Amino acid sequence: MDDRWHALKPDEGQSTPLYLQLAQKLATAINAGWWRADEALPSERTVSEELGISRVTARKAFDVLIEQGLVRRRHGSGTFITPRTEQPMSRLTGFTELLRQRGFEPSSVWLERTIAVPTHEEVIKLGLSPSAQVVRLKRQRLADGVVMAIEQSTLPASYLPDPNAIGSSLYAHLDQLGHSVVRALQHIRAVNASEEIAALSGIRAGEALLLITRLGYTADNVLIELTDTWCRNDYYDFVAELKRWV
Amino acid sequence: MDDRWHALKPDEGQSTPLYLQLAQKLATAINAGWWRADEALPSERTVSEELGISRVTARKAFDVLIEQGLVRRRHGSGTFITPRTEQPMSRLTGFTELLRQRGFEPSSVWLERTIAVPTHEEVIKLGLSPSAQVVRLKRQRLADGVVMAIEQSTLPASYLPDPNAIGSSLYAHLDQLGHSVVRALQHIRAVNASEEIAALSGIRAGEALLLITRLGYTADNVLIELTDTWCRNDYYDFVAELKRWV
DNA sequence: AAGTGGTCTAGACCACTTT
DNA sequence: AAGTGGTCTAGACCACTTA
Repeated sequence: MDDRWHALKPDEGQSTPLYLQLAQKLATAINAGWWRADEALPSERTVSEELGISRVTARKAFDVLIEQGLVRRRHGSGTFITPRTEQPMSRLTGFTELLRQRGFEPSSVWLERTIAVPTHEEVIKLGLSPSAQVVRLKRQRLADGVVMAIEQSTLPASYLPDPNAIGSSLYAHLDQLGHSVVRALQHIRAVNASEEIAALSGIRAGEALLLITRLGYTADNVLIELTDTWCRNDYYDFVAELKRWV
Repeated sequence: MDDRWHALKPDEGQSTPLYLQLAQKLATAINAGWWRADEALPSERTVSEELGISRVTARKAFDVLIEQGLVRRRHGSGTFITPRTEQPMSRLTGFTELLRQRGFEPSSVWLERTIAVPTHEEVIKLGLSPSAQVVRLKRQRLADGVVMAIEQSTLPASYLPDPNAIGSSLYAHLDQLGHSVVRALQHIRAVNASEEIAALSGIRAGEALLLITRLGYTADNVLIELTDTWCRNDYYDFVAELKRWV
């Protein structure tokens, strides 16, 4: 550990809060495998003393990791790495990031990338003027060369003027344009694969698929992303961690 | 407001933390309609001064309300009541509560309620001794008389000695026995309905269903519930709210 | 300019687990 | 007994919104 503390030290010049910087660095360290599953992180006191910050601040960084599901606290005992198999994905990540974390090599094949006239439903949901246009994106999503999902997104053209400029990650592109999606509501249903989806994803028509409908919001609470993702159930397993409020 | 402060005052004798007491009382007040949608709560400073607690503690209570989705903070402006229509339901609720909230009348039909010998898989997951027994529960779940889901649960018999004593809500029964499930991991997949499940749920074999596998933990972090729920996709729609960690 | 949330500190005591 | 997380305080300064 000893030589690693400096990698966790906050950057003075930064404007981002200390606890977020620390949370970020700790998350990176965890994903890099500094600790094994079920191993304990250094204690809150140790971290705060070693980095020269207050315990409250160190603890707040730990809080972030806990909400992300990366670690769990055990009273009187320590803060422990959550085994990867138990990590819920209640964390908003694009497909690309998600798979990288799990050790796959993600890729995409574009099926459609056009500017079009929105449907009536899209006009209402996205709050568009009737004359506005939308960008329509359709992709095969691959992991290590195998099709895992078919994804179709619709965004207002005003937020994404040039659909051909998108690289492999829609979210990274939106970040660059200053229209990051920071919050999303996902509706998850089960559907039978249509002929079209089946052909695109390499399964038989009628097989059960997870259909995830995502509504993505910017920091200003504006809905800018409507995405349907048809996920092969043999590769995709959605995990949610729930807490109870008594 | 003035006369209401005393209703928010923490009880001295209580052992529950101040911030939780306050969060609880505030949640009750919000649900009782003390404030209208989009109206601001008293400021953190006002609350802390009025109740004689530190601002940090008051703020921590607010944090709880935010995680519950009851209020939202706006920097420099205040803390505002979230309109009911925008409140996500990504919290752990049993089937019964869930449907009541949506205005349905839930009911169940028991298909099986026995004490049995666990399978090998159950022994491992629940950490049982080979000679231990389990309770096996199987129910049709109805809303307004229509089958919405088939549910099969397994629990260690040591935690639930008399399966016939369960009323309509497993969670309420466990609460009474002092073995509340406070945290759960849900794995969500899509599957094609088997002949058996189809017959029980009134659909055709092969139709897509959501299969939710729930691992329920007590406050002591002991796994005591394994539940498979096959949900009709035309009635069940799982919603998750995701946040992004930059 | 005043009021709000957002961050941070240095220290304290309690409750719990481990040795 | 020592170490850990859990709670709480009193005060400070910053960033943002509103008037």
